[in-house]
Amino acid sequence: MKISTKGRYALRIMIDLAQHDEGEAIPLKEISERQGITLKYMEQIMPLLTRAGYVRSFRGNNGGYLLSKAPADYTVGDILRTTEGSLAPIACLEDIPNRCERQERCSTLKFWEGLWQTINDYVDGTTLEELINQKKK
Amino acid sequence: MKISTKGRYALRIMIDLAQHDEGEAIPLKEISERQGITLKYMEQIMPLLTRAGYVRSFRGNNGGYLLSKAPADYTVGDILRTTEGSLAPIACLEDIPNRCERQERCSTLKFWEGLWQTINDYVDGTTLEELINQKKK
DNA sequence: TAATAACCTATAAGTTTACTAGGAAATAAA
DNA sequence: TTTATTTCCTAGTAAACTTATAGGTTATTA
Repeated sequence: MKISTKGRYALRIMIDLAQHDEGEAIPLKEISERQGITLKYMEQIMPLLTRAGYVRSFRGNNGGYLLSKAPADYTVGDILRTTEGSLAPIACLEDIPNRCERQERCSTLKFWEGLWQTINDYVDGTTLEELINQKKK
Repeated sequence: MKISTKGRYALRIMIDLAQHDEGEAIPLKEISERQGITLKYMEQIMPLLTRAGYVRSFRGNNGGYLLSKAPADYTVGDILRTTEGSLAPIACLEDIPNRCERQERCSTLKFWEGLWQTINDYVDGTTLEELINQKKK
C-alpha cells in the first residue's frame, strides 16, 4: 500500500517548477541537482505530465519545462493519478478485465469502493499551491 | 498503491469465520473450498492473525480456527494492519531508518501524514460486523 | 495408531520498481 | 552551418516484492 517514487518525484518536480518559475523554461538538469533525482529517471516521468497537459516542454538549447497552469489549479490527486495510475486500493475496482466472478456477492466490495473514494477525496482536497504554502495542517 | 492478497484474503477469511461460527473450530480446508484460496497460502496468513490474538487456533483432528472476539469488536483496520503491515502511503513516515535527510524542509511530508491518517480513519471506521451486514453505504 | 490440521521454513515463478543506457530529434546560440 | 543543449523514445536490468508451492514437524483427537 505504497505510493511509488514516480508519484512522489512527480509531486516534488511540480513543486520545484512552481517555486522556480520565472517565465523561462527550467531544464531537468537543474531540477535534478536541486532535488537529487537522477536525470534519466526524470526523463521517464516528465512525458506523463506533458501528455496530460500539466507542463509545457521545450526542446533544445534553453529548453526545459514550465507549468501550464497556476499552482492553485492542480490538485495533488491530478498529479498522482497521471504518474501512478489509478489510486484504487484493489485492482478489481478499476477495469472490467480485473473484475472477479465473486463480485455480485462480495461483501467487501463496497468497503473498498469507499476507501478508494476517501483517498481520491483527500488527494483532490489539496492543491499544489497549498502544498507550497504549507497551508495543510 | 494496492492492498495485497494477504490483507484482502485475511479479511475474507475473518468474514468466513464469523459467518460460519457455530462454536466449533473451522478448519482451513473448509474455508479454502468456500473462498477459493489455496490452503497452503492461507496457512501462511493465519499465524499473523493468531499471534495478534484475533483468532484462536486448535491443532489436530477437529481443529481449526475460531474468532476470539465478536465481529463488532474488530475494525477492518485491525485486520489489514496485522496482515499488510502499516498502511503508511510512503515508507519515510513509518520507521526511523526510512526517514530521509530532507524531512525538515520536505513540503510534502504533512500531506502524506494526512493521507495516512485519512486511510487509518476510514479502515478503522468499519467493523467486521458492519461488513457482514453490509451496513456500509 | 491413524487421521487430521495447524505450524514452520524453504523455494520459486512472475511481476513491479527504480533505475541505467544509448541514441534520435528538436532547437538555439555561435 | 555547426555545436551544444535538452527533450523524447525504447530497451535493458538488478533487486525487491508478491503470490504462491512444497515438504516436513508437531499437536490433538477418534
